[in-house]
Amino acid sequence: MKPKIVTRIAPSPTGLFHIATARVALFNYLFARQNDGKFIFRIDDTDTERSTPTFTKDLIDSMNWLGLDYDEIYYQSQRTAIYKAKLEELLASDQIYWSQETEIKEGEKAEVLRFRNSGTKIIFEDIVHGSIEFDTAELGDFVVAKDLDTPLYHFASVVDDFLLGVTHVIRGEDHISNTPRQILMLEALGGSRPTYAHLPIILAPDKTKLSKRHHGQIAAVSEYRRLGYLSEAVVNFVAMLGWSPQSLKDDPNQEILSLADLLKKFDLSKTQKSGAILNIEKLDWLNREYLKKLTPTEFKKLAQEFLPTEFTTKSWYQEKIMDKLWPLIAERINRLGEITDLIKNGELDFFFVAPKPSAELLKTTEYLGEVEARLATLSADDFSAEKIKDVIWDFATEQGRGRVLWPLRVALSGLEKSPDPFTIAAILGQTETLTRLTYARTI
RNA sequence: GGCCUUAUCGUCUAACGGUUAGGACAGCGCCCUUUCACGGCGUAAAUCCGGGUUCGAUUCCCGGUAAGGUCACCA
Repeated sequence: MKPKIVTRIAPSPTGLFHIATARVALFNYLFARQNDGKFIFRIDDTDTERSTPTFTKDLIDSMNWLGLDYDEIYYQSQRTAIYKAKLEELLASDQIYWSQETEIKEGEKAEVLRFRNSGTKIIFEDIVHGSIEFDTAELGDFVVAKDLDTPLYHFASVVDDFLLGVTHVIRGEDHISNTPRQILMLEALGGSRPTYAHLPIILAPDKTKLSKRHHGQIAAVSEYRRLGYLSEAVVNFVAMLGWSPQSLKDDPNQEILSLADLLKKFDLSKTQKSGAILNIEKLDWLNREYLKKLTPTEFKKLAQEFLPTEFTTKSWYQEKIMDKLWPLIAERINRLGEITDLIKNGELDFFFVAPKPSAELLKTTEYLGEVEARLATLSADDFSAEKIKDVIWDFATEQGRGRVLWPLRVALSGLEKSPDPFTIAAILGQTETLTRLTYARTI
């Protein structure tokens, strides 16, 4: 029987869940699910100095938000007894040894555990890169643990991969040069090598490695969430970084892929070898595509969270009006966070409070009287954008649309840019529309 | 610097020796439209350089160049 496929994502809680980690997690998830395997989530929190509960929570929240469900979760901080046992085992077989350190820097220990490295050549196969060769002699007798209770990352990671039965190690390319020493330790433990797949790294627009330090605003998954990107878009986006679906010629829309689509089309062996620059504009486009798929109800539900309370607590704010605005908003944003900008710029205020348009913006009020008269002929409960357009359109065409429609729109919105006048009038209702027109004629 | 990896439009990428080098995003243009947004149509834009191998190289090999990764008692 073939061993069941086991993959894992093992971030460490020393920072927010990184977008590159999201991609590694996704690839591991897809590969495991495609092969009816197991996907493990392991929190590598052996570094007690830098690991924090806040970051641990962010890791878990982000995984849930992305919808990457895992089969098992482990915390390395709860497994020190296991590492200790393995350390003792290797000590007994003399594969590691206590080493007296001569030069000790601050915070370092005088005695640590080192690996007895015979310095052989290691050749390993990588799904994306092919065969990679290293001379491990240059590694020397590297440190595996500070003491029996505090193993270093490499050691803990290898022990866990071995014990948890990880068959495929899919991770970032920055781990390529860590692989030989991990193979050395794994073989010392008596484990067999997993299959490796090193994904190209994700670069920031300045072509350097995407780091929390320098690219904070686009590095953390929680930040994307905060900016109002949908998790589906983020998943779709990271999937396309380093991988692409096959049949693009037949159907351009093939770039919009849900998790379910990805499960069908994803092919780990088709992963790109070179690093990919993260392109926010493409994410914006994808996000908009997902936003478009939302029903008005779904949109409102998600969008509401981005309404600033300073706005909804205004004395003139009315939820009834706001509900009519959602479709208009949906049409002009790439991400939900832009709602906040829209509101801050006062682009929505005129729906709630009558504007005081200036004479020069209005240009002319000459035709407003006729427009008002025509609108008055409609019944108040049949004041739809279509009906409004019907009674005005011919007149506007006769007089020159710019001379009729522009002042009408300005009279209602007070702005240089806004949605079309028919839509505004319908939302405002007949009474308010007529009031604003009467007022504008006095300017 | 040593070691490792990589190299197709601005960006993400397709092509597994023979294509007018394809698509997507962004850009630009036109149309729709009083404005904005949406939408429709169209357009420009690439094989890092030099040697091989081959009838033929984006594709295979070698060298250069450039970029990135990694060289911890961090993960």
